[in-house]
Amino acid sequence: MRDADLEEIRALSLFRDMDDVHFAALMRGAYHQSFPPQVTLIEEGQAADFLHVVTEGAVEMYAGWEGRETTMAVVRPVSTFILAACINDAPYLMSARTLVPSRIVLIPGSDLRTAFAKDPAFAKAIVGELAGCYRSVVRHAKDLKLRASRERLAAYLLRHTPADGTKEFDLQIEKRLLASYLGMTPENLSRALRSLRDDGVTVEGQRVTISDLDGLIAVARPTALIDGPDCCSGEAAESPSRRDPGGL
Amino acid sequence: MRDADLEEIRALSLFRDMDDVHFAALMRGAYHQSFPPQVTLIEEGQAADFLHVVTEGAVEMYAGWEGRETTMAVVRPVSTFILAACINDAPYLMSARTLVPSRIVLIPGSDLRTAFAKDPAFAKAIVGELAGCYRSVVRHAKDLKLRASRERLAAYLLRHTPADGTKEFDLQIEKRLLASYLGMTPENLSRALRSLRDDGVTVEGQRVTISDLDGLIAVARPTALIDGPDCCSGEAAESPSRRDPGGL
DNA sequence: CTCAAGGTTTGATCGAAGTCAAATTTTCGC
DNA sequence: GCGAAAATTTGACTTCGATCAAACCTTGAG
Repeated sequence: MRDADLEEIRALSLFRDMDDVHFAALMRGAYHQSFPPQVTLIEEGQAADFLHVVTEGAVEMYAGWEGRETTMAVVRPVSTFILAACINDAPYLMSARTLVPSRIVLIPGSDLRTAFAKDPAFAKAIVGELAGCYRSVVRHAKDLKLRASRERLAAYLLRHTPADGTKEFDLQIEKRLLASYLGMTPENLSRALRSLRDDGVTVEGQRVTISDLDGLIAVARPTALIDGPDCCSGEAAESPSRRDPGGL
Repeated sequence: MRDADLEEIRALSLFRDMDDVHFAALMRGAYHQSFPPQVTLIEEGQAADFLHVVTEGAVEMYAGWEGRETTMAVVRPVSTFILAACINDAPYLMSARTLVPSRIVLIPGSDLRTAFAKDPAFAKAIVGELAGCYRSVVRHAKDLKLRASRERLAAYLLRHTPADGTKEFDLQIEKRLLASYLGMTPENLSRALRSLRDDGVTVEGQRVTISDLDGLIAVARPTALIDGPDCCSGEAAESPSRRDPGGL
């Protein structure tokens, strides 16, 4: 691995507090690879050989069953995925594919477990990351079970609205994927987007324009206990900016 | 805390490999309490002061939003809950209430974090538990997004069918709760149960009788990547027995 | 630039599941 | 046991969201 890569990785919160020796040992067996779009990185059911860290690009986590398929999350830099499977040395529960050209650090699971045992600071970082992932999936499940699809869409748009007052932004993922993530069909997403025009948001192509923030809020009724803050790798297209509706 | 309690807790996989000194320190600030049924132990949005360990009884994890409420899991002995919130020192994302008379160990979050930092064996156990919880919620989300309600119900019944060939067992939770856990209304659950008679399962009161296992399997089409094995605290009424349909 | 492939939108229709209401059974305190 | 409260079931009806089909737009390879 190149020195520049090592420095970049070293700076990640997951590795920042590690002992030099342990970090070096961990990186000895690691790769930093570039992938083109639409490459399947891992397939559900496989053994968990490598922890993956996205440093550039975007990766879709998805799952299938009996011919159906659903997007579980979109992982963006800098986050890990399939950490839980590596820790437990268990089969992956989700597949992963690149959405755009991406760079991924691959760390052998055995090295990961060794470093975890030897380095308390690393152990702390790992468990923090894992807890964040867990909380993210819990939010996703709550979103699915408690909100109707229109409400989920409105909440999603709200989460991705810049906090600085900007009224426009781009959807960072295809509508097809967004529909799958939100648990609805592309057709239904299209109709739902249309219907939200009455509530203060218009979408043209990838461009989202919020004309009536309060209207959108009235539909989504966002709450910190579903919509964050406290994001992590597991949340789709989560950016560091979000609106905190202020507790429960 | 009584010595008998201490021994019992010490035997749990979460604490088994801990150093004696650390275990003693952890238990110094801990309580072991008995609760009657229907007691709210924690409410979502609160600060995470205590890790909870269920030693007897059953605890419902649930979440609410805008007057709606959904059951996220039923935690049975011996499992922890709200571990992720304690580790991150973040607000709970779910509420918890006892379903039946229960005994719970309460461990202060600060002590937990201290023990985690000092004791590598404990750290390993914590991260294993957390990874298990994460995987459990991922399974729940996959179940919700990939299967129709009838299929979810069939899969649930299959997961709870004894592996030893027994054709009868009791539902361990109220149908109202089961419906909520499966993401459907009680009315719809009732109808779905009725309709599954044609597929080889009859339910009278709490009693479930499997008359045609293959028929039920044909509806549920179980897979290890949704239905386990590899259970944990987070899964509703998960028992150590389950049918492994044999990977993907 | 052109065309093909795939993504998106729209419309019509269908079906699964929710809602409302009421009957029935079960549970539980007294 | 009795009776009230709660859970479950059943039926009628509604609605949300899926499916099917076709048109339209975007994108990218050649």
